[in-house]
Amino acid sequence: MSMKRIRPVLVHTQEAPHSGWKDKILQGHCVSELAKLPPASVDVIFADPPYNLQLGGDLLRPDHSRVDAVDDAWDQFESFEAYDAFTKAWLLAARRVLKPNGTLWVIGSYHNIFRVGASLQDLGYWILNDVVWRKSNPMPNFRGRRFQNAHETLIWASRDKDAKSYTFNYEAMKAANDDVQMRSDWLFPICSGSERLKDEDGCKAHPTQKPEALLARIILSSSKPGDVILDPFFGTGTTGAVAKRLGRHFVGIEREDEYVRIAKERIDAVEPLTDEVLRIAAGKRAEPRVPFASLVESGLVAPGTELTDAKRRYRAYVRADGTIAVGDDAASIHRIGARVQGLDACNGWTFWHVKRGKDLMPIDELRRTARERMQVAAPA
Amino acid sequence: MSMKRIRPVLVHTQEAPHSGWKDKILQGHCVSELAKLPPASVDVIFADPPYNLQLGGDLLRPDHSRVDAVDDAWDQFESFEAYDAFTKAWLLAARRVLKPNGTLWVIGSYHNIFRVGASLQDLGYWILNDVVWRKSNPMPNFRGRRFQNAHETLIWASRDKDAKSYTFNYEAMKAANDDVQMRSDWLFPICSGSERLKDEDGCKAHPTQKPEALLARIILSSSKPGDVILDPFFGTGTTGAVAKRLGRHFVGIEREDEYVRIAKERIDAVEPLTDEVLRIAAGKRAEPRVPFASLVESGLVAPGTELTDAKRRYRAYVRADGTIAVGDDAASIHRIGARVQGLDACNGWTFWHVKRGKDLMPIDELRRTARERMQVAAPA
DNA sequence: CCTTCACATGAATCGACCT
DNA sequence: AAGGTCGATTCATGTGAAG
Repeated sequence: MSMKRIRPVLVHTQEAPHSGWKDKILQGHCVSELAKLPPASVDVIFADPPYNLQLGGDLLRPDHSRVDAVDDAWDQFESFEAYDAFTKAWLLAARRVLKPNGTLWVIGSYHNIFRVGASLQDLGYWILNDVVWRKSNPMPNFRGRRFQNAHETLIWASRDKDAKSYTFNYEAMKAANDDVQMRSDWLFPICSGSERLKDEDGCKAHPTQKPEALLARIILSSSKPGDVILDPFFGTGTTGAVAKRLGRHFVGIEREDEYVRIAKERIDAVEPLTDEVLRIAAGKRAEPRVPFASLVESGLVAPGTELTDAKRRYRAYVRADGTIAVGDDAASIHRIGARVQGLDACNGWTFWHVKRGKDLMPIDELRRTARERMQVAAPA
Repeated sequence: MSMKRIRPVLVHTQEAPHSGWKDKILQGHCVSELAKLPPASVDVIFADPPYNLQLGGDLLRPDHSRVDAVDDAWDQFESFEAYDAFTKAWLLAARRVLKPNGTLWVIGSYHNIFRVGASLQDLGYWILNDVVWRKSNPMPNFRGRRFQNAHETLIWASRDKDAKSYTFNYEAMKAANDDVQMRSDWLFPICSGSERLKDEDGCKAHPTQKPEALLARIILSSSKPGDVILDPFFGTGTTGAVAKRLGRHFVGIEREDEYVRIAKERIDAVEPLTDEVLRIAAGKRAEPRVPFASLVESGLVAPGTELTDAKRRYRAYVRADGTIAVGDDAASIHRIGARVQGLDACNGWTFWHVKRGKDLMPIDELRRTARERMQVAAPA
């Protein structure tokens, strides 16, 4: 995989080799097209690889040598091995273009997902969740010989085990789920009706078109507006259409002319949502940090003020330097809160209270006031 | 494992070395104990192998209590390679004792299930279904860093690709599911309360005891009365207890003295059902909860839609992630409803309305529509 | 006796930032 | 690079005491 062979494809400017690679569909095989993209440049990858082991087309080993097409004459072991080689090849190429804190989503069924999951673990990806897409209207099992196959499986993984700063819009997901945290099982209908793209004959244009709602949940949970979403098995461009609508960039890779044509047309027709609608519900983690000392400095809390816990079991006094004291013991609101309770840790903002008339108010309320004043002083 | 060593057995006489092997717990390592059983003698295998959990340090709840995690020695493996070797060893030994038309069930989480699935495919097992156990009461994700891990995965496989005469009680499953085919996603609570076995100190006797309802569905779906159910990771004997109650034979393999003792006692106390018709107690069929976001995702409410209260005093608009916004303030329909009224809580479903012509319609009506569309899903 | 509240707990790969 | 500090974070259910 020599870098020398990398050339600009579908390039609209002449200058930089990688310029203008966003919001485009690259036509070609996913492994070779991935090799042309700049390294560590993509925030999220969504991949819907072939499920079937009887692949008609090209299979590449990790060294890019070609595997002969799988047919029924091949024994089982060989065909699994061929699928694994194909899987590891694209997973490896995808990992190169993923940012260190980027994440990968793969969808599959029991035919392939166990092989995909094991392969990505072998390559160093670190699984964050497996997520189940429960289909509200799955196809029945016609022969009555098995359970109705009513779900597909998604794997969500970070590039590395130690990557801790991946994007997960926890608060947005929680708010979207009636204020309880989003679970690993999601219910969506399959893609049908007017959403399902048809060709001239009225037949479905693509055999495995995914519902836009599924892609929306994926993109909203694990990316921010302006991020780049890559789909190496683009098909008719569901990922691109949803990414564009949600204010993200997309990159699609697809081999078939016809799918590329349909996807382009589809995405061109998409109207992006406004920034207002797209802003992500942010939790406390995203808010600016306000040290307790600055509340004292700004006069929101006077030195000497008495602090107590909600049940008035413990008392402390505010000192001019922003520490608080119990007896001779002085330290931060967190340290002292932990110490009086005999705990290792404590969030002093929610533990300590000030008197307001007969009632108590957590000092976290004062922090909110301080933050509001900061907003006025220095608007973003 | 050479084919030459396999002999026709299934011995019914006293002389044979394998006589009297049913309804017993074999104490020892699963691979060596499996080797002592007659070949092709077991109808169903249920296996709950170690999950290979990779825990960091301690995990604290928001209230600072410590989570009692699985850190037992039997769940520690050096590497993926070591885990794979262990997995293939027991899967191979298990395959020898399985009848040609017997089936295997394995349960796992994302930590191990992809490796187990790929391994069993490599060994010649043929996957019939993957089944998702949706937990009605899973442990939360305490740090808000991922989706709540709310399910585990089961794989159901036949011994060979060509085995067509495995047992699947299609009609019984359909009858147990309100006369529609049983789906591949099952809803059960985790094992707790009086069903959870405790030791002398009142602590849980086994860290990963499975609910009997889960085993009952497995056994009822894929075996007949009188069949032999083998569990190579017997633990405290849930498989044996349920098999006995349902009129099946069991064989358990377990290493730990203490688990063997508890399991024996437990199974001895089980009274087999005499009823010809064995039915699972129908699970709860509560109304499915519909998050507001799913209305946006499904297109029932467009992003940007204006919401008002019944008297049109307050206005909010819908965002793409299913939160709603008033000015810069965005959160769930409930939170924003509470905030504009200056209340602590609010039922957003009845508070907020959308325009329908000149009139207003509570969004609760839209929820009803969404539920009706979802009824097809028929939760277990 | 009923309601309410406090508390316990379950297969978990569960930070970010500054010095 | 390692270490210290700040400070964010939970849902369903069962049990048992309190009112």
